[in-house]
Amino acid sequence: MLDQRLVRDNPDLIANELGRRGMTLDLTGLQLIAQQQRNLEEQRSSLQAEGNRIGKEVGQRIQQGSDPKASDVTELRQQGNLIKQKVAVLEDEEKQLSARLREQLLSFPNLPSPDCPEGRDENDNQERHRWGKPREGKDLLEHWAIAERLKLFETERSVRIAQSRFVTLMGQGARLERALINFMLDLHTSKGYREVMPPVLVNTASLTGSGQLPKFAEESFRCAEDDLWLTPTAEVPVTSLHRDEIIPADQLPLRYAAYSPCFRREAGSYGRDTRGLIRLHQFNKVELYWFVHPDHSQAAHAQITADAEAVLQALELPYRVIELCTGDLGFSSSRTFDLEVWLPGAGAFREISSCSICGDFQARRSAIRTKDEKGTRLIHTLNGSGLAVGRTMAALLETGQQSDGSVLLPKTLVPYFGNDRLEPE
RNA sequence: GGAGAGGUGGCCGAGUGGUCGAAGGCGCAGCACUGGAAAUGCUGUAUAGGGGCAACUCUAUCGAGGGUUCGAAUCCCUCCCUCUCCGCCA
Repeated sequence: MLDQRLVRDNPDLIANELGRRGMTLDLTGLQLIAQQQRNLEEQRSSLQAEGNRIGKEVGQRIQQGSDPKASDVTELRQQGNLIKQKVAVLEDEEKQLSARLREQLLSFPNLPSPDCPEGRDENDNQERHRWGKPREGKDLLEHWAIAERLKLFETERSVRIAQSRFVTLMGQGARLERALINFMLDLHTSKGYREVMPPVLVNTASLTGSGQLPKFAEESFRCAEDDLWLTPTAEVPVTSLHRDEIIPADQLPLRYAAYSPCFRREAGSYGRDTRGLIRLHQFNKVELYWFVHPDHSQAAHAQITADAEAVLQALELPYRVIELCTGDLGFSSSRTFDLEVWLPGAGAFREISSCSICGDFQARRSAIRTKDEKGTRLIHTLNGSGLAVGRTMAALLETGQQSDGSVLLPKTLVPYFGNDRLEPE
């Protein structure tokens, strides 16, 4: 959420910055609302001050022995009553304005960082660097074909169990998924990340706090009876881990590595990535998340990205780093690096991690602050996938595929998987 | 799911209509004392939003929302949550 003072005092800045994201908006109406709201607040609070004075006066007189029914006391009470009525009217109006203001503010995405490159859409994203040598070849299979041979998961039967876009991992497939989750968590915790396994049903406040609501309700699965939603990413529960908290500055940064299944409707992606592990309603992900002092978030962004890259490097998976342009930025992010892994079978790079700095955007929505000698300030949050597990498996299958039908695994994974390769059963 | 108890500041805990943002204690910070420390003493120590260069000041907040009243942490209503016992259960 953006600072409402910004709406009041500098709406042009918001319009300009959101314009970089490709939005056109006129904030004069909202600015008026914000100013009216403050106006009413001033009137209301000075009336309340008057009312408080009268209340005290009445109390004092009665305690000093005045007859509660004496005319001077009755007079004061009437004044008090009058003020109460006026306050009620103002308060009502003020609440309405505040609600409208907040509603609007919640629907605005974050302002892009000055460092974020200008652009309309994904075509304007900028490649930053590459790592590893992509495997290329004519007869390389896509991961779903490899998986089919090795019987790693059930697709058709999963429709019976749930729906399309669900997968049931089986045998070596299930084992590899488990190995990957363990490997990723071990790698991150060895660098000081605290491991988290959060609830995957989250309430509306949590989803609002990290920015998924109110705008993207149609992207999440919902348990309507309970005001609970299936979390689309561990970013949501982890943000709310510290919602409404003030974290002492000397405890920052807090760095978490959270494993969770993630649930997304993938609305509007009909026909895309229909086979395999790339786009599912349910997938596993290890998420890195930082709560950081506002002065240190820039460096943290580089670090969290490097920590995500370290997973790909350890798994010997070639990738490239793409910086998203302003037009392709996610809702809560002010600057994002995507990691795209090379899929030899598909012959393409595919997003496998997204490392974002959200500044105080989520912290303001979630009321997460820090305190030091200088006062209380909103903290900054960062998140990055480390990594999406299903897509990692896809990359491993395509990268390690052998002509004999087996799949060679990187050596770091051997102790976790218990074998150096996947073999036909 | 049934029965009961309860939700107050970082924590414990007092407060059942009047000057209460809230006693007391713990914790924390500063100062004093000390060679240094402990102990002790003094002072300070919530959040949000207004106004002010600032000192400071106003308003709101005692689970949430409504109500009664000149005045509510305290009384009334609704909701939420927590705990204990029983039931159920991995």
